[in-house]
Amino acid sequence: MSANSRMTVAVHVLTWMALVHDRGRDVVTSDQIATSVATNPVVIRRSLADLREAGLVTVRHGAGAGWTLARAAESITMLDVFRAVHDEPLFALHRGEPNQACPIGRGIRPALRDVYADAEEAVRRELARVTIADVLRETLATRSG
Amino acid sequence: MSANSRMTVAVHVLTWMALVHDRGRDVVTSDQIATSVATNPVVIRRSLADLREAGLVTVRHGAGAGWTLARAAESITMLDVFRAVHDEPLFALHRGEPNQACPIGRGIRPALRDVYADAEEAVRRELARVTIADVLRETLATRSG
DNA sequence: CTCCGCTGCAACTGTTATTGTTACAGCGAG
DNA sequence: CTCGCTGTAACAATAACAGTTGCAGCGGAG
Repeated sequence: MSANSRMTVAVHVLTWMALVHDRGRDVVTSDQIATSVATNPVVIRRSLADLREAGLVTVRHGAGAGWTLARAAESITMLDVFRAVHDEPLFALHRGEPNQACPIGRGIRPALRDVYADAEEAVRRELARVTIADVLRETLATRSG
Repeated sequence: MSANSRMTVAVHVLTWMALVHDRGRDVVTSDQIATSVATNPVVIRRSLADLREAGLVTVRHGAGAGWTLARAAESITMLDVFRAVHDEPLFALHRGEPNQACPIGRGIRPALRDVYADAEEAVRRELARVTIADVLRETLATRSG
């Protein structure tokens, strides 16, 4: 079911920015982040664009351009990131419309929407409990990955 | 993120079987189910194969072949279905390996694995609370879909 | 013991999402 | 003005799915 790693990349980006911030540097480039994630800078910029729209990072143009965390890492939760990168629901309904002549085909989508909404809400509650600062701490506590 | 509708199709299949069972018919064919879902019988058989492996349905071959619910709809939870159709985790980690020379790249995957595992566990708990019988009831309670 | 309807499964196509990549215009501090 | 970086479009490669066709195999009904 899980398809993309946008969530993972976005968290990686923010965690890296939080580490660099702790080390005294505040403005970083997509190129530098791309080195840590081991991917293309454009991929990082796409991720950063999502995070900027969500108000989690700010960008500066021109010479000396780059990105900065808009908030303290302690105040950015995984839920914030989830909201920033997620357009699609976690569970997809039917691709095509079920048979409306059948009582199941007619009524199952609203029924499933409710169940799926509850499940997603549970995920959101769980993600809200973890901040980027938490992830950074856990990340640095790990010896090998 | 959500990619496939396997979960939705599987629940639809079971709910339809539960309804038909309530109406006195116990053995049904993939063709009949496909009519309700409005898709190809092979798609349904692929779904039923997952459900059979999980022990939720049984199959009979030869003349008068078809499928039967292996358990009462009241005892089949959405979690059972989730387990039957899900191989991939809900949240994917990096596609490629992050830069191991970077402390974030080295430690973030185990850290994220933990967070994601907690989130998935929350989903499982929520799905475990709903049975196919519940879904059937809600489905029939809906006027339009 | 043959027939026939259904399952099991492999193979192929069309579609779509995502990632990675190249290319280039635009911005603005120095 | 210059230069480094952003913003974004465009494109290729990959992968997952849904849908479809075709056919072998099973086994009760007759």
